[in-house]
Amino acid sequence: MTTPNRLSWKDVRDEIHEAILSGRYGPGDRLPRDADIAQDLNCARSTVQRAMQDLSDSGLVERRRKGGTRVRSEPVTRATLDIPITRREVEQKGGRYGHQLIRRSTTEAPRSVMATFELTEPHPMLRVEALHLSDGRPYILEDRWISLETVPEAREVDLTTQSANEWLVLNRPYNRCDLRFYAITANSRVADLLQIEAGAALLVVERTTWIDKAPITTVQAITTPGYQLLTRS
Amino acid sequence: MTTPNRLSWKDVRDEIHEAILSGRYGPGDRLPRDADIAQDLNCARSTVQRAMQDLSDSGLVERRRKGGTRVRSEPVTRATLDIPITRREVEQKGGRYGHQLIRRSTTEAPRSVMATFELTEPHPMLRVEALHLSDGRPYILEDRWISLETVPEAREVDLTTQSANEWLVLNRPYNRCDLRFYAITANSRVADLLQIEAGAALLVVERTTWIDKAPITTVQAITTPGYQLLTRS
DNA sequence: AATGATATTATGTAGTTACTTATTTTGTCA
DNA sequence: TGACAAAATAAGTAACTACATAATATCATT
Repeated sequence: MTTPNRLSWKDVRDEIHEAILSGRYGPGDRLPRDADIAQDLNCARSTVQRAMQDLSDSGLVERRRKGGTRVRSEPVTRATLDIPITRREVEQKGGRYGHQLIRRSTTEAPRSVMATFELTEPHPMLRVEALHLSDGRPYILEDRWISLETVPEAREVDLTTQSANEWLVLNRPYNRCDLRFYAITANSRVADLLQIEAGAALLVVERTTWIDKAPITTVQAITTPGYQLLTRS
Repeated sequence: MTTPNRLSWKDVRDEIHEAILSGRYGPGDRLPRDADIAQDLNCARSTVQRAMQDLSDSGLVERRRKGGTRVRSEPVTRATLDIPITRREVEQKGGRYGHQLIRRSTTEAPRSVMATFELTEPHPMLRVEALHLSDGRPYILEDRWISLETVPEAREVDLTTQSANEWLVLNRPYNRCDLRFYAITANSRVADLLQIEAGAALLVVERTTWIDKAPITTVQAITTPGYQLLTRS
């Protein structure tokens, strides 16, 4: 036999997807119960369940116990982004990676940082400004705050040989990560450091990580002109 | 009994996650096989499998048949973004939604659009420029190209009552979606339409969708100053 | 020593059963 | 009629089994 006549969960998923796309089920409509679909397609409920899981993950349907499965009435575009460590990103683009520590200081978290971490108490932090380089040219400027309460050993780390980005990712895995993207205009200091003209539009990737409830780090990565962030193919 | 002493796959996942975080397994290390972990934790292999699936999805480990499971040596930050239809986004922020058709024309796809769609042949397209409004003020400016080969009925749709964004999402589901984010400087035309000063830094969200191999639409959504894109909580 | 067939191994997938849990529906009592 | 308890329902989770598949290792053959 050339084709296995057992249905894979992907077949089932595509079948259901197709049924939704074709309009057989419209936004807000309730789909048959898993068990019925299984019977219709002549497969096990677990297979339907796996398919539905995927459709639910990708935002096409919503499932609730007892409520059943329904097509999302307000569809969303759901996308997954992979953000590698900067060294890797540069190397993957064929560049020679380098980095440069600009400033390093110990202070209390300012209000803005306390706000991103949802902190109410004062919190000791290490602030690190560094430049990532590709082939010797500025690539990303990062302004980072590291919680010295959660990561006390950060005081002792030599951030000239290894970037804080890399050290943290390898040594301080996180539980929760918030990202935000926005555009800023390069002020004279940023323009100076990135060796561009002031006034350029720059994409900023802000990342904040926690382990359980404890803040680890928040970083504002200011990219250079022309930088684009792509979704995972 | 207050606690069920059966392990859920989430327990198993957290257990393994913890083992990796604690350094018991470092980047690149191979984990024991599912069956062994199952025996260790006294649960079924399927439970371990479910846990591993999740860890693999979130980018912490890599799994290969026969090769086993290993901790990713080059960790990535993996994030999921939800991009709702613009009307919904405005309404959810408490604004009153409106939209305005600026221009609508039929032409061949220019080179840049052919490139995003990975097309080699000339392709008839509908170009739609529209403004999304929140409380009557400009919110997002979209410059959209719709494939008339894949979506011929787009010719007939009244895009003044319903935005192309909404019409397409509801009527033309897609299979594949590429997103890219970058920053631009507002030129005088964009500034004019968005009622801002020229030179402002703006976040652009570019989205291209296909059904199977057939192009549906590509849109450049130019946001207003201060716009931020957040990951899904 | 190179090559190619074969066995081994670890994950991937499907089926079945059993039980859990969240939610709605129904029914009873005040 | 309204409030609350009980039943019913549909998805969620777990266990166990069986087989598929991909990658690797082994071994025989030339």
